[in-house]
Amino acid sequence: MTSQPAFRRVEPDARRASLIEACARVLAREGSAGASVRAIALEAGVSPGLVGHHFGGVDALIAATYAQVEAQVSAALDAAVAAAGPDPRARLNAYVSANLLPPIADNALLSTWIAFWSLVRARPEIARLHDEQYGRFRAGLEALLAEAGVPGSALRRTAIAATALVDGLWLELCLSPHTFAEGEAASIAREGLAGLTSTGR
Amino acid sequence: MTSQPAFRRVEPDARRASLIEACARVLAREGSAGASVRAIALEAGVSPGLVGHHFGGVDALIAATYAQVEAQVSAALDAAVAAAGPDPRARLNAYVSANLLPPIADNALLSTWIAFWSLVRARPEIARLHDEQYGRFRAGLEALLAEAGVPGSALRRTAIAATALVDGLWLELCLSPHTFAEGEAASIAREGLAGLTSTGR
DNA sequence: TCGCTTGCTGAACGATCGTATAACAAGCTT
DNA sequence: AAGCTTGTTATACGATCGTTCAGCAAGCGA
Repeated sequence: MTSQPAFRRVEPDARRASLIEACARVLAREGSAGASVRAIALEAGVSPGLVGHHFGGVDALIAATYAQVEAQVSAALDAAVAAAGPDPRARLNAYVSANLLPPIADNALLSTWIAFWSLVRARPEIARLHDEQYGRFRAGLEALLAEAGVPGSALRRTAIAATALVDGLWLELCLSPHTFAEGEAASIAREGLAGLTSTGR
Repeated sequence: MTSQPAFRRVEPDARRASLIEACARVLAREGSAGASVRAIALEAGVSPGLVGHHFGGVDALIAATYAQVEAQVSAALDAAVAAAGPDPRARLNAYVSANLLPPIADNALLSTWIAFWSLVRARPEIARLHDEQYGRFRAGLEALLAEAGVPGSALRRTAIAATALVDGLWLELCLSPHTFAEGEAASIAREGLAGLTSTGR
């Protein structure tokens, strides 16, 4: 009778990734209030001490989770733009509406994102990450708007409005999912973007 | 030498109102994570036991605070519409842009509001209040859109988009206030609303 | 001025929080 | 097969959480 090992040793990078994924799941399920060291460790199937060992503290783990989720979203948007072909208008539409379609418009991912929003005010590190992320998203949007022919004078305001539209639809999609039919949020975003850019003055 | 009273007895309703205001301030300053019974009681200048005495528990106090903040916002919007005169377009603009102007566009109020968003997923009572509030806001918006000539077939989608625009601008205004100049968020909302309604198909 | 109602206090409870650390053991190296 | 590195566990610590409740006292009515 060979006794199986009580636990498995894993490379630090892989373990860190596993903890980040568990943290995202807990944030999605229970919000920022429920993202305790013990809850995350239980979700990852490890002992609570591992969080401190690999990240130094739970705050750093949450920040790393933010960075990871952001990278995931950013990559999906880039892929959507690349798949949209050469037409500037199609690329712009893809960048915006990809935010409201799978795999981004996933309830768990959006819940995680809202949890991050709620941490911005209280945690300077999260605020820094948010500012960077928000700046990157708007910069990408402004570039695509410029390609699509929006005049430079309207670029900034249009990008802010479109970003707000996307964030607001995220919020509604996550907090009141029963409001939308399948894919409706994306089509509302596309239509709204057309309106925002048509009055570009 | 007359010793002053160690505390003042206050009517239950007045004390409840005072605790609600303190709760809103704490939610704004520290987010939902910092809204502990002790922090709220300290903010209100009373003993922690009073929260349980007047509300039964901290969850009920937070829910009552949501209801109070919502009533405050709703009243301000109604007042803005009433002050806008009879022109349907002006009334619609007032309803939307009042969300981004004082006294609604206050950093503390918006921070409180984001804290509520973060509680929707985890607390059924907050979710119920959110659904009611969201429904009321959108109903009011749809009525004004109809007055302003938006066709019935586009009413729902336009109202969803405009609500998203307002929520998204709230978010940016609160989390990245340095993005905006004075009153800029309101003007972006007004301009965006014009775009959303111009393409009404 | 006295008594009574009741708003209010403050201590105590068990649960859970984040973190630190000593002991353990998985699994590669030799 | 023995040794060694180090990823992992389990425990303990102090702080803080929400809630409870016995008793104090503010201030009105008699």
